[in-house]
Amino acid sequence: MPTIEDVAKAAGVSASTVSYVLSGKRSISGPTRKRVEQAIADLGYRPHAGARALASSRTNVIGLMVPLRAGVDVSVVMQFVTGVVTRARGADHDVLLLTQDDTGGLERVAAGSMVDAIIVMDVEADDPRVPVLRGLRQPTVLIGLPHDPAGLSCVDLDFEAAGRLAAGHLADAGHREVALVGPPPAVLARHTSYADRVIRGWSATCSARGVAGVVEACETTPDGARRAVDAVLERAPGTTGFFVHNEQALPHVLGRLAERGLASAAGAPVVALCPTAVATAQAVPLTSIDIPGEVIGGVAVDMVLAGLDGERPAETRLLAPVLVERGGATTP
Amino acid sequence: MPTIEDVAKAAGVSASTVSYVLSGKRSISGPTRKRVEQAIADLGYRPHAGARALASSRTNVIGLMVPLRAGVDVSVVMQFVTGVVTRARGADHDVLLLTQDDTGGLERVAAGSMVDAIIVMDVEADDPRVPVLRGLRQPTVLIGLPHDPAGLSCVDLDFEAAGRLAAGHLADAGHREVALVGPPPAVLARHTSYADRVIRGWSATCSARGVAGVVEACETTPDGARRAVDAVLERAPGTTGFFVHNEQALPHVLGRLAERGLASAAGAPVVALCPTAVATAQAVPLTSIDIPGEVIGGVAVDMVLAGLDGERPAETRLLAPVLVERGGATTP
DNA sequence: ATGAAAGCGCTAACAT
DNA sequence: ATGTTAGCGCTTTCAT
Repeated sequence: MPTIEDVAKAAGVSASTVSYVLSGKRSISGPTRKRVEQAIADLGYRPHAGARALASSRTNVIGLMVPLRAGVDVSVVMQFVTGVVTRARGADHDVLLLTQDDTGGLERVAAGSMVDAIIVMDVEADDPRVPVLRGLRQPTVLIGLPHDPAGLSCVDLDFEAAGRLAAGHLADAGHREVALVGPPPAVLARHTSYADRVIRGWSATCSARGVAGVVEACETTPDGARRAVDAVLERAPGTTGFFVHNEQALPHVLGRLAERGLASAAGAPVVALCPTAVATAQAVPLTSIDIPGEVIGGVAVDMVLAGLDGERPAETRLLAPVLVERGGATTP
Repeated sequence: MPTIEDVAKAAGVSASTVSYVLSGKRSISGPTRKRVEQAIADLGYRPHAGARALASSRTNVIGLMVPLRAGVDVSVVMQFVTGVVTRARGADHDVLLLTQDDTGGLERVAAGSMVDAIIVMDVEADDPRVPVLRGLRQPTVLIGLPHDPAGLSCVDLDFEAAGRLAAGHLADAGHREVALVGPPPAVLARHTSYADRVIRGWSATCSARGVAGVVEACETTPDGARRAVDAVLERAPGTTGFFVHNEQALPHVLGRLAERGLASAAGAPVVALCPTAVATAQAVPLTSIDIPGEVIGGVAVDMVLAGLDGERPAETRLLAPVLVERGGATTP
């Protein structure tokens, strides 16, 4: 492997000049730049990442913690990951993947200077990683919103607003009894940030609008979806409108609603909270609120890289939910 | 951040002694080791990854290229990724994630000494990354089997044997006309390694056993599955046995088979090629051949790390497929 | 069993 | 506009 010294020699300049040509941190004359670039190309030179990190305290790597827990839809998770990787590459950064949900991993990559910045996904209300993140010297961004985000930057869809939006939409359509068919029990049990927030917004607006709004967890299996729908109709037989926040169960919930005579091939009295691609892939036209995973992942990178030069105050960014009507009978 | 020098000072030894305590590359007296370990703990010392990489030419990072292409089931992909990350951490390595399907990314991380080794997923028969990989100085393992693997190590399920196994199983059960409902057209069009191999094995055994075996691509949507089943029955109306190699379409294929009277709630004349978890999540009991993604990912790590010390000959490892019968009517 | 010292390849003052 | 030089923090000979 050629070193910067080899390039310098070949171009008839000093190593620092090569370094500056690469970084653009000082002006270089046209001819010199040409010769250096030529030498780099001729030798196929690539700076040694470790040497660079040692000298500059910059790795150009972002750590991404993606816990793969029970009940999460990996295809949705991967949308966030894709957004992170794509945006990171656009900013000349690579991504180190952490999947184990341990605080040790965070400390290892941070204290070991393996990464310049850290993005954490699948945040819980009372996440044990939060205090650890506060102690790191690298900038950090959470995708999600813990109970106490003090001192930490966060970005996410405004899931609470999404809950309100869905409840409001169903109420507007004239429903007096509605139900949230939510994530799997495991997701609820650990108080996953987004799940809690959806329920909060949903319940608040249901109360405010004077509609009865039950909440039912839902396993991702066909059978789980059937049980959830049946449980709702057992508890609140007058339920006419549904809000589904569960990508994997969604088709089966729709199927069961059809079986119970609450939906038809023409449409269902349902608002879904899921990636648009999931909504449009259903057998019936479906009104939905998008979860823009790629966008959020990209914003997370922007935020965390902004924190790289110059301390900046923690900031929470919640993207406004957008409801798109897609025909379907949403009136009772 | 404390350095190795700080630790040495605190323990009253030289930096090299600290280094040797950490690496275990030479014997250290009991008391010295104790003092050093104490100092490390007291100071919360972590070696600087870049400095270490510079001095030792080892990064303890594995590059993992996971192209997220159209038609692949991300949840299956993530099983492989999980296997890689888990096994890598077990061997004290981290994973750098590359999702863009460019050869440039490989060269960047390899030539820049960001990684010790590289694992590549979603290999095509005539993959443009293959020649690039041959030129890298890092050991490489492909998950999948390109047309010409000369000089490269590969690991995968033996998909060709899986194709043979499925065809043989259906033939044994008495089917005379059978059909492979395969991956989406996009996957087939780019000659994804596993897809081609399944078809090869399937067709070979169908011929050998004298059964008619058609092959039909299948979109992942409910409608796509319906069309695929209908197309099969149009081309070969006497078809009684099916081999489904498409996780996402699987439930819809089963549904359509039931609609067409070829399957019942008790079972279907189907062999599925998919992760066992996918097979058992279906509404009917389903005979299947497992795709052990986590295992394969783990083996890939073992192989690639084995290549780290001492050149070793390229090796191709194909895991034997295992068919598990789960009731269901597989007889015609 | 331990220490001293020479790099590893790069960046960023500090020169001129 | 360019060159010189002193590290960055670690590993690993070479000594003893």
